[in-house]
Amino acid sequence: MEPLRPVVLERLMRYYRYLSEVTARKNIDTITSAQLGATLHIDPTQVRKDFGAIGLMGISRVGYEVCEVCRAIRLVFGFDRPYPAILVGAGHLGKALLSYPGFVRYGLRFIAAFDNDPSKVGLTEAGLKVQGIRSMKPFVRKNNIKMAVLTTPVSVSQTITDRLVSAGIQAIWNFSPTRLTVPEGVLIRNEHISLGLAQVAYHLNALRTEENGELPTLDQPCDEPCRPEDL
Amino acid sequence: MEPLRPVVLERLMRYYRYLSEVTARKNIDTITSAQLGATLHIDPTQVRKDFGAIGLMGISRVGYEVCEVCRAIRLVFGFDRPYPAILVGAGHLGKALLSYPGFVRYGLRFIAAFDNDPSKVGLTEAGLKVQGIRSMKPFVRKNNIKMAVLTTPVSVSQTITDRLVSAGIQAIWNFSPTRLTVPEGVLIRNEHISLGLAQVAYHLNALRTEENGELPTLDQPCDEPCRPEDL
DNA sequence: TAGATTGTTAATCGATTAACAATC
DNA sequence: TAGATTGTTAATCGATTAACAATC
Repeated sequence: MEPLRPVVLERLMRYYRYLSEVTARKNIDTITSAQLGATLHIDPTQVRKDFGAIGLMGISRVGYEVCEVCRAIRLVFGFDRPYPAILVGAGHLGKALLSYPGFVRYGLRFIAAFDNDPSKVGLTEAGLKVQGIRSMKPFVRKNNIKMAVLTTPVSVSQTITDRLVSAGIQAIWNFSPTRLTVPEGVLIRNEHISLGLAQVAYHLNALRTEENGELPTLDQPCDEPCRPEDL
Repeated sequence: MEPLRPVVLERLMRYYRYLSEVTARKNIDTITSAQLGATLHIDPTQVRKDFGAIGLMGISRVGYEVCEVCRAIRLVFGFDRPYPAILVGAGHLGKALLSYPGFVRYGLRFIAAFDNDPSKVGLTEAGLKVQGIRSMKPFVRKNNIKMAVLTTPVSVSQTITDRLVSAGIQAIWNFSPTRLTVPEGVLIRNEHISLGLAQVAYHLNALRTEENGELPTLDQPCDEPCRPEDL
């Protein structure tokens, strides 16, 4: 079967989140593509196509069985087949991710955390003892870990990534604001939250510009150095 | 001027991040659309269109002045006009965001943090004293705050949002995994990290399915209840 | 001048939406 | 049966890429 494109996966998640939420409250057995589409602002045809793409068959004049839909989506993502993962980088964000109880619903289970900082090694975060970075590679190999979550500083992210890949990691969920280079077949999912911030900033800036008028366009030569980014 | 679409803003951020990074290292004055496109895997025509859309003029046979590009992008997003913001929800994620030093580069400055939990109120996080949620509305009004970052549990997010909006908030950066309803004109940017996790899960699941073969398709009736989500 | 690069118009591609026959 | 809903094909829309004249 043709792999599903990211945009489809994203809609599947929206269906899933809504349907599992709504069925927890009300007792709904079936839902039509029109109902679902209206709630989520997705075209009903799109809903039917997405469901068709994961092998779901609707019932004429009735719609889709909510429970079947949820089951099919869980099967597509493998939410019911948990996969162990490690966290690399036990900073604020790393700790936040470690202690998030919601991930287990999506099959993610942290079984180890690593950090380079000696002051962090040995501490227990969310029930896991933070290990030194040198234990990482043997640990991944020994336990046949396929997934890593990366919250390291930009400066070390590529080095860590190379080590992870050589140890057999196949997917990296990257919160470090840099583009990682990996061999074919290894999946990188970048979570660059600064992109989201930029969208908000743009909106706010547009509002301010409306109110206060354009900033004076600077016609002086551009001598101000571009500032290096680390987010 | 026509507002820039999110996909354009996203590319602008990629240019910006790369250019400010590269100019911090090497001494590069100009860059061509072909060079930039090759590095970022973006079509050179696209680069030229994006630059044109923010009023940048290239130099024939030379390319674009890096410094001018960076300045134009900063102007579009308003990175040089800082905006005060508040954080609502001082949990792990909230604290991680508060203490992130990189945001200030994008104009974001936290000036207050609020939480409902009495055990958190009064604590100091990243230099800010966490205030009770009842102080939030008057604070926003008094200080004319336009932006809020939301890291509250799903159950209270909509209520908080309503209060924020009625206090005059115009943009919400939402890390709470729920869809918020707001009046026309208020911007919500959702940061649903579980979407990213799902993409990774899909990839890993596809790999496992290749190796182990398809899971047996369950032909039993679907009696397992769909689990409510809170991520 | 010749050649490289921009800016812009035209062509392609892919994703979304509309239309409608098939179904129960 | 009549009517509502699915599944699928066709049409539209928007975004990306190709082509090329204008520029220095």
